[in-house]
Amino acid sequence: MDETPERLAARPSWLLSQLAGRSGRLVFAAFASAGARAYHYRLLAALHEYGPASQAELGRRCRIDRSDVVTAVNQLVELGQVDRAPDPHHGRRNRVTITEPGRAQLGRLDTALDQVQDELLAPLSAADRDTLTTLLGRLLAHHQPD
Amino acid sequence: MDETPERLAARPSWLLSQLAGRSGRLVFAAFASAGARAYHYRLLAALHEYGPASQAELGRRCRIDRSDVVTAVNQLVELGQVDRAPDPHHGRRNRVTITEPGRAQLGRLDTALDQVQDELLAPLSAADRDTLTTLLGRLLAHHQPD
DNA sequence: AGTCAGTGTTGGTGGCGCCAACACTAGCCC
DNA sequence: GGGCTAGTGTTGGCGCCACCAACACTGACT
Repeated sequence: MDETPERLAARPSWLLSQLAGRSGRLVFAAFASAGARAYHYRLLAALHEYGPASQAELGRRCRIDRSDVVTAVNQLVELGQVDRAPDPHHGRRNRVTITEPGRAQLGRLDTALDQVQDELLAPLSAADRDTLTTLLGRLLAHHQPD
Repeated sequence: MDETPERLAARPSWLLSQLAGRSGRLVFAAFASAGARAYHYRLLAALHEYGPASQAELGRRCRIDRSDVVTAVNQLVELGQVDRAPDPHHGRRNRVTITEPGRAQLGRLDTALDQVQDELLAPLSAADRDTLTTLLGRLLAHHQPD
């Protein structure tokens, strides 16, 4: 009956979920000590890379629900890391812009994330890290119609 | 200023989190249509592989908090997939055992998980799947003192 | 003009992970 | 033995992430 000695440990989705848990907790801790959450980083990064956008557009880019974008943007506005103003060309739409403090915070979060990355990938050689990144990237590209 | 064209997409922890999200939703859907949740699968699998155990021991094996083990075991008992009885050799301790319906359910969940796996790893060759699994396994082994 | 898609917002749900507190038991040391 | 400490089951709560439903409103299209 025990033809599968390692039923759990050999499954990629199990490995993924466990590793994501570890990684996520590291990231969470790093972000938390900088006063941020994952949603904040996603939004700041998207704003920095793709420029100002409406909340709905942000939600699409970051894959965050519109309603959650509202909350996160509220917090980012409160922190002064983001600016929300009505779009002059479109009545109901808001235009969200990253501020200078927001860029600074994004920089901090980026370096924090890099440290987490190093800690996470510690047991792997540079070549292995590259192949892992490539493989994960291929998987993600396949599963993200983007 | 745009020296990093792909700040988000190139980070393993970002890839991990995104992929874990996709994978997790696939797994969740597959488990849900079998009437189970991730906690159930973990517990059933651990019981099947390592035999009966106390709830605290189960929590340690599955990395689930004691309090959450209570809830999940309650549900599994309700579903008849698990048996809970006081440990005769230890007053307060409970002895949790997988039942025959529990093993059947575990089998269903296993095949469902296999299908999700195939879907998840679709774009990868067999060799690539192996290297990915190996790399993830090495990472997990490093970050899990177990 | 009227319909329809898109937008911002409020509110709620659920899974997962974690912690604090309590009552109780077993094993240990004095 | 008596008392202390570690371990166990249970209740209750919190926070993050992700999702959904509903509403009011605007823009665009027919």
